[in-house]
Amino acid sequence: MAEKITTRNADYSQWYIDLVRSAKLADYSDVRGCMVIRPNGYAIWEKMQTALDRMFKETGHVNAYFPLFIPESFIAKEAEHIEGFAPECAVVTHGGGEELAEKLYVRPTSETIIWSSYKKWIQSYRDLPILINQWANVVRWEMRTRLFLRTTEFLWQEGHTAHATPEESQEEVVRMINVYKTFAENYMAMPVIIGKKTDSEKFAGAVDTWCIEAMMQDTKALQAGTSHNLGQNFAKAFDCQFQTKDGKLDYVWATSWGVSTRLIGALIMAHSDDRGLVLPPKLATRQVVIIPILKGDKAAVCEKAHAISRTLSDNGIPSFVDDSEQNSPGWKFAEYELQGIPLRIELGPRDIQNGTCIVARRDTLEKTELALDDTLSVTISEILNAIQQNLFDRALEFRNEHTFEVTSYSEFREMVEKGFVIAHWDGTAETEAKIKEETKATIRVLPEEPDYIMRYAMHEAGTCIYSGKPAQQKAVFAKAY
RNA sequence: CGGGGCGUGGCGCAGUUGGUAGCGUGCCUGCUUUGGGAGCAGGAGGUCCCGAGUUCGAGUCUCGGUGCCCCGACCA
Repeated sequence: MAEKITTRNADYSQWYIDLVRSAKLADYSDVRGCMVIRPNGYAIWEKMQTALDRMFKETGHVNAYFPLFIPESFIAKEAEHIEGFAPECAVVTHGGGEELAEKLYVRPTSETIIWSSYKKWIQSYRDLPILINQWANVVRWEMRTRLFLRTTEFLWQEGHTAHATPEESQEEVVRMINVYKTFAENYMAMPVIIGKKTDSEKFAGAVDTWCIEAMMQDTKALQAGTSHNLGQNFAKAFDCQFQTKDGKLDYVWATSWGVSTRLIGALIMAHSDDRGLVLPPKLATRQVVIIPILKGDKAAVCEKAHAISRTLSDNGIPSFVDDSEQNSPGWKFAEYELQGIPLRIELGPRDIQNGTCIVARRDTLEKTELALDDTLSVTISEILNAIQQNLFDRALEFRNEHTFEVTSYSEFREMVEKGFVIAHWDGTAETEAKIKEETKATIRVLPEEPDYIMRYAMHEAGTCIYSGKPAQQKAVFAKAY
């Protein structure tokens, strides 16, 4: 019978796991904490890669590849970096049957191995900037894992850039976080807030960490991408200096930025429902499924279904026909809803007689009757655009409805259970830590968005919600993944 | 690393006071079906996580091990 998934209301966490597994996105592997990304899941990642890679190229970046193994001494060169990452690294001690003279870390991120190369490549300001990205896997030995959201090994891209001036590197950091925002909103249909992390939440070794923060359907926050201003920290650690135009020596200015397969988890939790995955059309390898109702003149129905599919594909709408007789139409409806195919066309003898077909939207589950004429492709294309837009609108409305400004700590404690809370913060790590300890909510982001997007005056001075001390700005607090 | 749970056909589970393993689903064959997870008939499929012990006899009891999942601390 049916593959039932837990409802979101019953158990959000179990719903997520059920969905990932029954939509065949990923599976547990025989290695603890590691997952198998199945074809349905990998197809989403490939769509993400294609779109992001194009955006990276358009902003002047090129791809390269650096080693998986990093000598222990490299990791150790930047003090904060090793402190942050050493505890969660896998370390290779043996190779070729012998103990290694120097241990090799399986990369948790590649700043150090890349900067050891950059040092060799950079002598003069003429060698700058370097704008390299790499698509790779990384390993972080997590204590507790969740499919896509946090696994021991995951796939990502990491951009690593080198610049002659702090202004240039700052510009790069902001440019790339905006690329991520554009991707999240235009492709994933997931609204995000750009801003900075507090010192306690930033990347180990960074001067500043910028992020995009999204809200999931359970109102928890999820960090979907980061862009780090590394200042001269790594250049100094690797003694990477260059000669400036006026003949002086200076350390190189750096950035790094990345998004990972975690985005797939974000996508799921942003849009999907109790029937399964809901995919924005722009990330769907297959946008339309055509299900012929095989009765009466089966051959004629089948032939028409394939003809429609060809027409759609010719018009740039990837579609396919499921004309197998193994499963009933009802089974197919449920199965492709589970898999998140954005649009379904039902076609039976009755429709063919009437010159119509039934079109069902995955996002709203609405069914409408469309004429089978040469306007079909255009209409379908319009509906797909409408789905893309509706998913974004719906998610943004949800976030707005679950974002609250508060002026007292008691109010804070109440509202932080219901979504994002905007409140004045005195800027100290002590206050941040206390609030986390008492409420489990953290500062997700210090927004760098215009107030009309935030819908609140973020930069007006006031009084800290917790300490009562003067506060220069407001922060977004939430419980997070 | 602490707390909890679970290891039994592919998947989900049941298995009583210990007596030689069953149900649902899936799979295979055939026929009938097909507009929201079809019906009937027949069939294949199991080192009951591993090891030791108790016993005439262990899926079941005892001890030890091991794996995974969930919750928390840590993290993208």
